[in-house]
Parts: sequence; structure tokens; C-alpha cells
Amino acid sequence: MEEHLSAPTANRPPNGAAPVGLTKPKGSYRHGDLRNALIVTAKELTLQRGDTDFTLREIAGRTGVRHAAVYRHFESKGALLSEIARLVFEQLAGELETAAKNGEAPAAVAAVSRRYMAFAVERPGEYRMLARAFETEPGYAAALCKLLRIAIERAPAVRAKSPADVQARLLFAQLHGLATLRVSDVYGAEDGQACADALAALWR
Amino acid sequence: MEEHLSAPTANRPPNGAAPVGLTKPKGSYRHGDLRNALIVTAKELTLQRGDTDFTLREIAGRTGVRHAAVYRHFESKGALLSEIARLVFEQLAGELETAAKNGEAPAAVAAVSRRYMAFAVERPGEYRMLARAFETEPGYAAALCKLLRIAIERAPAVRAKSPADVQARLLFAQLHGLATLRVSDVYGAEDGQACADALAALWR
DNA sequence: TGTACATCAGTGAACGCGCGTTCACTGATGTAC
DNA sequence: TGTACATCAGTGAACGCGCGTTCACTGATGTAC
Repeated sequence: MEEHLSAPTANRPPNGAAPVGLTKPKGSYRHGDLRNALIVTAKELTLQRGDTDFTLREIAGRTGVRHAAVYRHFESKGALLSEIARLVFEQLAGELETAAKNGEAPAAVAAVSRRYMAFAVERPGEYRMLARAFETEPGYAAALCKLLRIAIERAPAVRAKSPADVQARLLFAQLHGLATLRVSDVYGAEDGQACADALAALWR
Repeated sequence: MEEHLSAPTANRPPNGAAPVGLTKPKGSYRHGDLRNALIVTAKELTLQRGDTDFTLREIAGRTGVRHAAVYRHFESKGALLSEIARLVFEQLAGELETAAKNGEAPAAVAAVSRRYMAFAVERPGEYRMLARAFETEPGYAAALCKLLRIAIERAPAVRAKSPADVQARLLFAQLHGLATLRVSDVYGAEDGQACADALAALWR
């Protein structure tokens, strides 16, 4: 972790490859890059709790700051949550795009499915936040479907008779359902893996 | 099934409030069957809002009673919610069992899938309450899987190579995912139907 | 170089709100006599 | 039959809590001169 004492807070990166969690510079009561630190903390909180319902006081406290300071960087608690959901979405979308476009075409659907499930299992809390955002940001689900469609069109299932976009929406629903049950621990690791394998087999 | 608890509004309480659900015994300031009336009201609330986060005051008010009265029949708000989830589960389980065991065997999986989706679409709020209960009552998901398995074993999919219980869990995950997206309006009616059809085709 | 000044990220305390829950009380009811 | 009594479902008011949000203030910082 670097101290960004000299970095002017005015030109923080617009987005994307943002610096990871910063510690408060010693002797300074200012934080450096609180905006990113809050996001990182919130993600860590979801990781160890698998939960979404933390409070501003909790996030701020773990970041070493009073909760009122959050309002210097986000308009509201909802704005912070939305921003996190956006970042999670972009990361998942990026990984799915890679999986869908690269590798052997015949295995594209299996590859994208594997990546989807791995993402959910590795970041259960973040996946939940994204899942919640599906309801308020319809663009997220639509975009993910579009990526799945790429894989489907590269490797059409033998038996599938429906249009590619319907197939993509179905695959998305299946992955989302499996991921949801998995991150909620309704299915254990073994069950989840077996289902994911069976799902891939269905689409062959 | 307890939907028929609602009766024609013959008797009104003295205070003129507009309770839903049960009629009060004539001339009585007591409610008669407040326990059931609260459940019915809560279900109606979820039906029109598709939501789960109502308050005790809201349910009680609509039932024509002060919110403190709830504690004469339920230990806590959570106990009321759990009871509703239990009833919803039992109704869905009953419908799935019928669909799985009756009718032409070759179409058993399609029939059970159709019933599952219809239930979610007709009772989006109740389905959400049930879905939330999946996390705290693992028995619910397990029981539904068992019912799906009956249909699967009656009409084995040609290409499926995994054990029946894995297939059942996969089918459950798929239906749950599709239902979730449907009741959240992420998928519209048309998309949902197309996906459900494609899903049934996959399992043929 | 040093000094004065404006900026603004973070502070500390408070506000308002709605929630679930509790409890002493009320009064219609069923029952005993 | 009527009357006295115990019961207990529902009331009304209050409690305590934690939450998101607001705001005047502070003081380290960068900049101008």
C-alpha cells in the first residue's frame, strides 16, 4: 500500500484500474483516497460476511474514518452501493467477455459458465450486491446475456431450437439461479460443482 | 390452500376500518381469527407490491387492528414471516407433487416446470418470501428438489448422464433462477415464457 | 525563503424517523352458580 | 333465569434502538506573494 500524500485528490482516476485500499497517512488526519478505500472496505465486508446489509458506520469505522466523511465522496449510502455494484458488474462482464471470445470454440459455453460460477463462488457478497442491482439496473442483466450469446453463437448447442437471444437469456437464468443457491449456501460446494457440470453437459 | 379464508364483507368492525380477510363475529370487538387474517393480509400486500419488506404496523392496520395485537398470535415479526413462508412452501410443494405424479409420463418434467413458473408469476411476492426462506430453511429447497426428481425419474432426459438427484438440483436451480428474474421483472412476460419453453425443450 | 490566506476532507454531535417490542389496562366474552 | 366473576384478545402509549443524514466547525494542506 502506497501513501499518496503528493497525489492531488482532485484527479483521482475516473474509474477502472483504481488503486487498492490505502491506509491513512501517518500524522495526517486526511485520508488520501477515501473514496476507493470505502469501496474496498465494503467489498471486504461482503466477502467475509457474504452479506449486503452493512451500515455506513461499519464501513467508515473499518476504513478508519467517521461515517459522516462518507458524504464527502458519495451522495448517499445508495450511491455507494450502486457504485460498488457497477464495479462488480464491470469486472464480471470483463471476465465473461474474455471467456466467451477466447479459447476453443466448441467449449465456449462451458468456459463462460465456469467463469460465471467461479466469480460467484469467489465473491459471494459482491455477487449478491450485483444480483440486487439486477432489479434496479436492467442493463446489467441484458449486457451479461449479450456476452453469453457470444459464446452460444460460437458453439451452437446441437439440440437447441430457439433463437440465440432466447438461449442466452435461458443460460443466464440458469447460471444466476445456480449461483444464487450457491452463494446462499443452499447448495454446498460439491452439489454446486456437480450441477455446473451437468449444466455444461446439457448445453453441449 | 387457505386463500378461501376471505369472506364477503358482511360485518364491519365498529371502528369502521377496512380489514381484509376474515369477517368479525357480529357485534364483537374481537377479531375472531386474527392469526389467519394477518397471514392473508400479508400475502395480499406482497401480491400488490411484489415486495417483502412491510411493517407490522402496515399488516395490522390493513387487518383493522393495532400492531401490538400481532403479539397475541405470533412471538415476533420473524415468526409471522416464517409461518407465511411455510404455508407458501406447502402450497407450492403440493402443486408440484400433483404435476410430477399425474399426467402423461413423458411430459412430467415440462408439466412440473410449467407449474413452478406459473406459481411464481401468479404470486411474485409470496415466491420472494419463499426464496428468502430457502436460506434459513434448507429443508424447503431439498424437498422441492425431491419432487422434481419424481418427474425426472418418470421421464428421463435422453442425453442426461448425471445421477437423478443432481439432475433434480440442476432443474431446481434453473427454475429458481428463471422465476427470480421473472418476479423481479428483469425478464418480461414474453421473455420468461420463451425461456421456460426453451428450458422444457432442453430437458426433453 | 517565510508568511498569510483560502480550501475542503474529515470531525463530532445532533436530528428525525420508523421500526420492533413491551406492558398496564380495558371490556366483551363464556362459565359457574 | 339472572348475576358475579375470571379470562384474555386487543388497545394505547411508550420505550429503546440504530439507522441515514445534516451541519457548523477544525486544521492540515497548497498556493500566492
